[in-house]
Amino acid sequence: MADQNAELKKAGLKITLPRIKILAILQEPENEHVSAEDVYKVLLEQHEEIGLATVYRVLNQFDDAGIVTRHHFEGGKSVFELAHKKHHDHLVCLKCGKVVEFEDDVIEQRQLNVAKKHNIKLTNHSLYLYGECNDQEACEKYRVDNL
Amino acid sequence: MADQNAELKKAGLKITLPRIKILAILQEPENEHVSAEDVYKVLLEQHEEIGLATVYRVLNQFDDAGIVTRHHFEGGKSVFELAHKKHHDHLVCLKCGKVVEFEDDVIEQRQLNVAKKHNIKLTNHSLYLYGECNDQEACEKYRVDNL
DNA sequence: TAAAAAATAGCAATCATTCGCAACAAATGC
DNA sequence: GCATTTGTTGCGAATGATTGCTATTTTTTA
Repeated sequence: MADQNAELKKAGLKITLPRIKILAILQEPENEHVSAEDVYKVLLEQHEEIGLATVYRVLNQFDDAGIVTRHHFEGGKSVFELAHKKHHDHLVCLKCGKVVEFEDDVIEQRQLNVAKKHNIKLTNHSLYLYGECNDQEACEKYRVDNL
Repeated sequence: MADQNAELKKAGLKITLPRIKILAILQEPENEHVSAEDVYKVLLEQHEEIGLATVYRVLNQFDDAGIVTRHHFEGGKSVFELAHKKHHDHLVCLKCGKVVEFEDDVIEQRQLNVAKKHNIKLTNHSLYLYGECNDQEACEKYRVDNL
């Protein structure tokens, strides 16, 4: 339950209420891929006294510490996700906002080849596939669940 | 030289000074991958009377019309590029900002497979590889040329 | 060429995000 | 365990990118 503390300590961050709370939120399965604003809303629903600026600050610290990964999906705002998982890329449904994770070793390998060919040391990459669920119902359902 | 007019007409856009000027700028080889602000700066250098809001509006119209493609590289601002070329992805040097285009049919194909597997109709995608030029000199030179 | 329709300039407004600083809380020394 | 030092938070102002509003100017149409 409170494995947040260990996680924070390992990252060299002080154990503070806001950080524990935010980390706990990110660890909820329904909160993969959330924006700073999303996190803030959840905190408000939990009647936490916290400033939006703090949410941004903490998310940035988590990003620096490698606890979260920051994504730039279409739409302008940053989206964060816990980083402890295996590397993966994302499929985003433009109709309902659903995010599906996937891995493809062949793509990963080809990326390395491309970088090598151009004599560039790859530090990171982002691959986002945008589309529309063919499964109307699932898409609708998901949208409703996420408003 | 003034093939801008034909291009605009084909896109169903009225022929206006700002649109012609902006399209011409985008067609300059040194202006692949420019932000709205970049375009605005070039216009100012050419002593054009134009508002920044107009640049944004025109670039959005171009995007809607399919004349340009909008990219979201790391850094927060949108970057535009003429869309008449073959599809390609991008390598970005984080040290000097150099952008290299590449194509990889295998990656493209795998993406289609992933989308199909998840029953999603792919509308578009973005793949950005970020890294550092190993070629120090080239990197430095590029940086200087682009400040 | 005049009237009608569309586009632009300039500036206010918005959105996401960050800064500055006073008030506070966490780790440290006693 | 309590005071101190140092890092953190809250809140509002500031910023940077982008968009909205509207009077004015261009384009197009008749």
